[in-house]
Amino acid sequence: MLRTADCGALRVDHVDTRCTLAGWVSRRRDHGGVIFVDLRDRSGIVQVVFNPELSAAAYRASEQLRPEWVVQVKGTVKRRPAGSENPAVASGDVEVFADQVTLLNQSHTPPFYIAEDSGADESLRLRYRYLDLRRPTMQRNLELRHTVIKFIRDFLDARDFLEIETPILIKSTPEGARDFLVPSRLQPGNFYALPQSPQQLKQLLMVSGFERYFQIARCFRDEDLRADRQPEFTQLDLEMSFVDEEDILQLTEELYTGLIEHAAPDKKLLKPFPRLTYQEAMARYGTDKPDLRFGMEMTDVSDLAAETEFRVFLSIVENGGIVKGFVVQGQGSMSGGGLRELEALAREAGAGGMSHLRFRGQGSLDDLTAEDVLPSAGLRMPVEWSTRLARRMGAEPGDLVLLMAGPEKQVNQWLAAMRNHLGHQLGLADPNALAFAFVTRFPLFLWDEEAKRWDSSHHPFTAPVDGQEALLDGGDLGGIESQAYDLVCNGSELASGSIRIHRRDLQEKVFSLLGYAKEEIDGRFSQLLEAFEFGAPPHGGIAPGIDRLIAILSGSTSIRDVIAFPKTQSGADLLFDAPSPVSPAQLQELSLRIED
RNA sequence: GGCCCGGUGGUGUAGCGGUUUAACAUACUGGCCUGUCAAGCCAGAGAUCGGCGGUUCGAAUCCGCUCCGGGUCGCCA
Repeated sequence: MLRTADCGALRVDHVDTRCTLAGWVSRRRDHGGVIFVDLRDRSGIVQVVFNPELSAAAYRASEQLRPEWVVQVKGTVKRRPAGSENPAVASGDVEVFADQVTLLNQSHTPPFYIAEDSGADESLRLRYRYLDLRRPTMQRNLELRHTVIKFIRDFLDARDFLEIETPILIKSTPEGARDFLVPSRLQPGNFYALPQSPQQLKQLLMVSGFERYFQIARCFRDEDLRADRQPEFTQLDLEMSFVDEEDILQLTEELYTGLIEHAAPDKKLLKPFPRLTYQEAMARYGTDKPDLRFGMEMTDVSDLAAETEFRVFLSIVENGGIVKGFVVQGQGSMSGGGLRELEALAREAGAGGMSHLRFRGQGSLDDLTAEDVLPSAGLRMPVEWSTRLARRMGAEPGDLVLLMAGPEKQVNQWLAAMRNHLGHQLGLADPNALAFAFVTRFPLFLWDEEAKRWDSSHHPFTAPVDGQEALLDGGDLGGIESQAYDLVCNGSELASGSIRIHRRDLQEKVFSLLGYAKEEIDGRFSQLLEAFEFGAPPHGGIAPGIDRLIAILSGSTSIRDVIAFPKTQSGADLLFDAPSPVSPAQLQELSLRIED
């Protein structure tokens, strides 16, 4: 071994022992007569002291050292002189008196600091990712990622799950996300696709009788990138046989609770996880992934709005739209400027505008007078109306009421954006809290207005709620609930799953309601349908996203900070410069031609 | 594909028509210094302002196009 001790692990216990260290020069402080070098390895940093009185040779060698040079140091651990301890460093009570130093490698001056907050541009960080990953933050993030994945494996192993790998080269089934395609050399003109998820494969494993399967699965989707979306990402894919929704939700809650208490014990974990149906979530928060760290629940007040003489409200309600809003506690004295800012935000989100009522004063609603209510244009109504509105929405004197009007879907979207904005702006979203919730009973189908057809809200393998299968035969398709569920946390979707269909006839019926042609069904799903005819057990599962989870646990604003080698928004790998052209010979082998 | 933000020495920023020979911090190089820890002090070197084109007597600065990075909407069964 090139070393006998880890830099960051040295403590007072080690005083007067000999040690050999190896690592990177983090900083060098040359005082003329004595030189300090902060030596860094994965474990952390320790201060190495070079003194000519101890070793003239080592001292002279240390004069040449530069940041990020790799050295081996031999010396003795000493307690630091009283008063010179550094509490900011774990090893700060000790230092190593070096009597020998060996240069293992040199380094160019790095393009940015290898420090906690380099502040470097992200594209530069990605171009030199191997250096960026030396930064303590990135080391911590990837360590956390390891810890979480290890916990998941142990947790599921202890519960009798088998980890089974499924192919990365599989078949294109182009509904949902765009597939990444891989041309076949052996079969010119044919293509593999990279899996968007191992969905059908894990269902087939259930038919095979494995009963409990999981995989830390890489998934690929050729769609536009975001802070929380990469073209390849990692899911914990898991599936179980002979279970109902309740079993999966309980297992999921146990898993998340356990792993957060293990891997991120400082987080404020709210448990048990509340459960909301999709309908409740939409009604109360305007979204199926509400941030439950704060309140501001919404109320539909279309009927009260219809009593006003505000033409915007009247015409919208008349045309089947809704008027809905929420209460912002204690903001009844918000300035006109503040309100205009919110209105601007609403317009940015696509809303025509936003109405509001400011309730002044304190005390109870019973004492409310006309002077206490400051409405926006069009809402000058008798105080009796304002009081009723306040009661309905749960507003008190001193509160602000925000109202938006339009088609239900849009109103929900606008209000949800507004609620999230205010939650953060008013500091209600505790960054240290984890507010999980299950959202259940998603609709089986959603109407796609653009394509004029029904679409799966989860995916086409999702089972309807027991007893609602009959509705598939000519009932109200939009009203069918499914056994699909999401796990949301702090306003983002962390996991998604469902109880699956396991009967051929039901699965075929769903396919046909989704408008799939027979050839299409045969082409994409025949293997699954056929398998269902050989004793497919009832089964279901869930797929938690690993990247987003680690991002939330580590406080990262982008999943790029928890992925070792991520891609930019244009899908580029700046380190390898991928994607890149390939040689004509490679193309020819694949029978491909690039058209200009 | 739409909208928004950004690109200036190695790095992070300022400058936003002419007192700019492009400023500041930091890193870098050299010198001084035996207790610092973002060490300090002194000196030095380092950028034709993402690219192309245009407006102008004059462009880092204004305009157009384009490339790159980021956020977001669409998209993501």
